[in-house]
Amino acid sequence: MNAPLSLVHLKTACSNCNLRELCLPVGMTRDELETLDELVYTRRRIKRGDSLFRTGDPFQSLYAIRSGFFKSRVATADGRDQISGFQMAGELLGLDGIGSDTHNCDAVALEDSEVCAIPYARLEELSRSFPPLQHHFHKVMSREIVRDHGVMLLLGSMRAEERVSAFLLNLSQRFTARGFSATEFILRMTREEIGSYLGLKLETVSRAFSKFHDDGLISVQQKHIRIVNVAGLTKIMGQGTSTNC
Amino acid sequence: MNAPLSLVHLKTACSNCNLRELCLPVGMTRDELETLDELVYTRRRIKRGDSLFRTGDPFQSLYAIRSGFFKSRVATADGRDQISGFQMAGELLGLDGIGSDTHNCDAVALEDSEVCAIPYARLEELSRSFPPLQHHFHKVMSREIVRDHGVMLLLGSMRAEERVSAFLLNLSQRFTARGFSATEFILRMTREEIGSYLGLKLETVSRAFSKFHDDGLISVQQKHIRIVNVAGLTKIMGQGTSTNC
DNA sequence: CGCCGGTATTGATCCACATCAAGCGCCCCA
DNA sequence: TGGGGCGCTTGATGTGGATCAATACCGGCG
Repeated sequence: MNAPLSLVHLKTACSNCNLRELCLPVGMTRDELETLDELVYTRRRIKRGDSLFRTGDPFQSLYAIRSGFFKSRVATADGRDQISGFQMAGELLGLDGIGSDTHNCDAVALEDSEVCAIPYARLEELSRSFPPLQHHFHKVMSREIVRDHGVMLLLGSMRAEERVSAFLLNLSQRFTARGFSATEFILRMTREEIGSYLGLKLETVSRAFSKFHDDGLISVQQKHIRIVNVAGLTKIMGQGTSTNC
Repeated sequence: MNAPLSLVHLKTACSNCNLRELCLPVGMTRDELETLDELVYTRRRIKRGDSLFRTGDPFQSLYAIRSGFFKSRVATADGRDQISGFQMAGELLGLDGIGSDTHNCDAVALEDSEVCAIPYARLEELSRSFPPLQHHFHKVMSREIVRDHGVMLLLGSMRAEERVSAFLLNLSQRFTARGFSATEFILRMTREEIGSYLGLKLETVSRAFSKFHDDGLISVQQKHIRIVNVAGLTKIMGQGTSTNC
């Protein structure tokens, strides 16, 4: 009677998750991982287009993405909104909710996805008795801050083509870290969503893609992207007028 | 022989700091505060123009600003940089360093300032045995993420005058929270630094100030700002074309 | 007191991206 | 298999803010 139970258990356990090198358990030993298993016991499926949570929802849990792809959207009082990030497998959603006990953005699935719910109160509790978890969690939050600063830099000081190339290279890196091709992938988001994230209009994003295509840096067919010349793309990013140094 | 010692001690103790309503100790009881006192024992003075830390410095401590004013600056590999924030008394510096054990921005004093150094290892340790501290620290990090998302929204979707008015209103709020005038203050930063933060050129910032002045919303004389019409300034912010909703 | 360098204002011009507009292609679903 | 619609591309035009430039201000120092 025990075997099937533990088999079921394995399926949701961090210790058996192939994302453990990217997700919360990073750098933990086998033994330590098993401590984590008791934290993550709820999985949730989100269909493409549905929200995992919305602005104003009470904050209860963080969510580790097991599979799929999300966008986070923030909005102002006057109805303006913007994509604040795209999240993929192994990344954490909901950190913005801790400060106010309320979610401060919408998390929307861009494809059918699956997440592990991490009850936040349990995470705090467990991380008190388990320093590596505590430390790693702090690192995750800190890295989110650093990432946001990077986006601010992009939004504040890069021109359109630089932003788009930075975006593609960033996606490429993250796919690589997950064992996918660095040079060939499918965009899960529309041009408009990319534009929103990059502070550009969809036409500008489209034109940048076309330009890169014409210049032989990438090949684009709708959502299918192939990076042909990484070095060339990288060079685009360094072409700021840099008059404001 | 004890009295003078404890007097000295009082000066650096959180329990006696008049910023405790803004800083790490928020919401803690008198008793709890005394636990915190053992955490914060080093003060450091930073002269105007000097750095508290720089990108690449090993990360050891967080810093709570006791008095003064800072800017945080992030830079790209290719020499571009941007102000990622302005920090005042009661705010925490250095959160970006946790993720990589290395500071990821420069913190530069815009006036002679004083900070309390909080050894990060001690903070982790203490927060394990002291849940309210742990929880509040998480909130502080989370709020920084939310703040950054707000800046991203500003950079990605607001026009110049909206950004400048948002900036002034934000400063005003933060001064208010510290018991200073909401309507009259001295800017600690140059037009260029404001521009860098807002993703604008210094001339554009200057023109926005002049425009607001002409429209009777504020009065500007160099760094001296007086907000004459808060409602008017607030209305500026809501005037986005909002075509991208 | 007057000079000097950094900071701010203001005007004229330019340009990158937004906006407006038209047509196309792909995917979904009947 | 065919139609409808959303998403994408591409072109023409407009414009907000950058850039260039000149002048004014202000605080510090000889």
